[in-house]
Amino acid sequence: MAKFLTNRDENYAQWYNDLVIKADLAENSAVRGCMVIKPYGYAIWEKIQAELDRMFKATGHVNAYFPLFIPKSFFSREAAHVEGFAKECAVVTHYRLKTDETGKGVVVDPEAKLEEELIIRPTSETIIWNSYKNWIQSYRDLPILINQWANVVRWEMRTRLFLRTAEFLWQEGHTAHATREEAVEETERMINVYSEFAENFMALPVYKGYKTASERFAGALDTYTIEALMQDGKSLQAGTSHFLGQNFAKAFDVQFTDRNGRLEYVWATSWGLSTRMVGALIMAHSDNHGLILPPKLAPLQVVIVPIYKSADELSSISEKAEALKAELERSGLSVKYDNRETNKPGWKFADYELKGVPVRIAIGPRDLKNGTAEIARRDTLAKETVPMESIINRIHELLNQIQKNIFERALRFRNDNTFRLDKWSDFVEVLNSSGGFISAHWDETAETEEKIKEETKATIRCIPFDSAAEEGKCIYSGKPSGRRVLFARSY
RNA sequence: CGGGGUGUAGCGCAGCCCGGCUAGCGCAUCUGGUUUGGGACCAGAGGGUCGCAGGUUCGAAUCCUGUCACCCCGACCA
Repeated sequence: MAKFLTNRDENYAQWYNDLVIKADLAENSAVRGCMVIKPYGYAIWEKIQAELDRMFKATGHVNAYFPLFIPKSFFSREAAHVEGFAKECAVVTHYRLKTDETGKGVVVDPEAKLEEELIIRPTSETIIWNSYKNWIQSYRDLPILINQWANVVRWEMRTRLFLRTAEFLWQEGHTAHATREEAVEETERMINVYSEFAENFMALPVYKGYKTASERFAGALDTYTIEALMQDGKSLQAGTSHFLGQNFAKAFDVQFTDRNGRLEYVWATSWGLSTRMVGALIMAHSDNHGLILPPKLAPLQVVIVPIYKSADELSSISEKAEALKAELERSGLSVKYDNRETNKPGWKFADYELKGVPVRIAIGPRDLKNGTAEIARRDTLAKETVPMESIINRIHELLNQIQKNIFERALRFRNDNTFRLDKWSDFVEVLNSSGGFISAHWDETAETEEKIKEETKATIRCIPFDSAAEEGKCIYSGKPSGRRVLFARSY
């Protein structure tokens, strides 16, 4: 066990890297900072996509697609936006190659320089609002509720598979509204969609709240976030929803005539969630045996492994197994019968544990004789022998239990590692030992926030929506504070 | 861009200091056989521009110069 994995408790970062590679989720590519998402990793992303897409459509959104390239001039329209993204943009300057003097290599053709450079989108607000300008004249054209599934590029200094790569996949919603209230409502609606998705599907408990000014999206008036705790005590921003005010409407001159015939700027939101969620899934639940996937997002929910000595035995086991597989599939589950003769059962057990398949069924001669099967659940590794007659129900019951159990386990861990602190020495001590979230008072100045970050590497992850008014003193400066905020070191 | 490290078989590494004859080990692969209720065993086989380019030398994986790539730590971030 864990024969191929670095021990999680000894080196968490290495354990994560090993797991991504060994579970065949992704690998590094020939391009610095860019990953190859392998079929099993992509299958998890597809499950995430499918559910989110359903949720977006259920809340009135439609999908569309905007270009990968953005004219450089678009970026400078919104001051804060440019400043936020300028340092990490990939730029296209030419549109043609030619063979070099040796005739063997290729070089960029200097003749083919673009008049205006193109930026590879780090996010699409600008290209989308440039289009919205043409789509919106009247209040009758509003709201526009569009989502796009896309890749974006942010030229990161240091990258890690799924958590931070130069190119990543995500969805970005971009909505346009007639009123401020409606846009704020949309921003809230979508952070709620994200938190419901995280908790119900990813089995990932999250804190919901506002970002501070310094952590806000470049160009937003307000950013809402969901923050999740990883097993090493670090927080991970799992999804964000932005209230953009009229900033982009003003930058791209998008006005509409309201019911009273007055010309007004359009109100905007944007919201995004990325393949980083696959990283969150791994880091929140998995153990030294490998992945633990929530049944609702596992590409493969049940695997059946035959145990046999002779070809005869295999064929009678296969008969039972195939019938069981068909029945499980009819009941809505994704099932694999692994009858490969090239690997031994023990090898298969270990491999499916590494891959995080929630439930494993083993059928051997003993079961054939007794009319039973052995079921093992991935989250607890517990095994039980059940009669064939009741197996379908039992599997469904078990999958529900696993989904619930890993959520509750993560919730317990999160709660046990959220500390309400009032002393600076405790603050430092907690960060250096267990990590986790720290609920503490803050004087609401950017200076204090920055000082805390410099000294401890912890940042304000969010000001929770449900943070109650409470008189207190800033944990760092001692100045008066009206509420607690959540600090943590983060990914 | 700073500081550290590594490039040798598909993967993980040894050899390098102190140059030497056929470049080695583990895993994986292939063949044959025995196995199969928790990552099997035995026997055999295949697989290498030693990152790249120069140089020193009778001789370079090993020494020198240059260069490229990747990893880790920092500044930046979904």
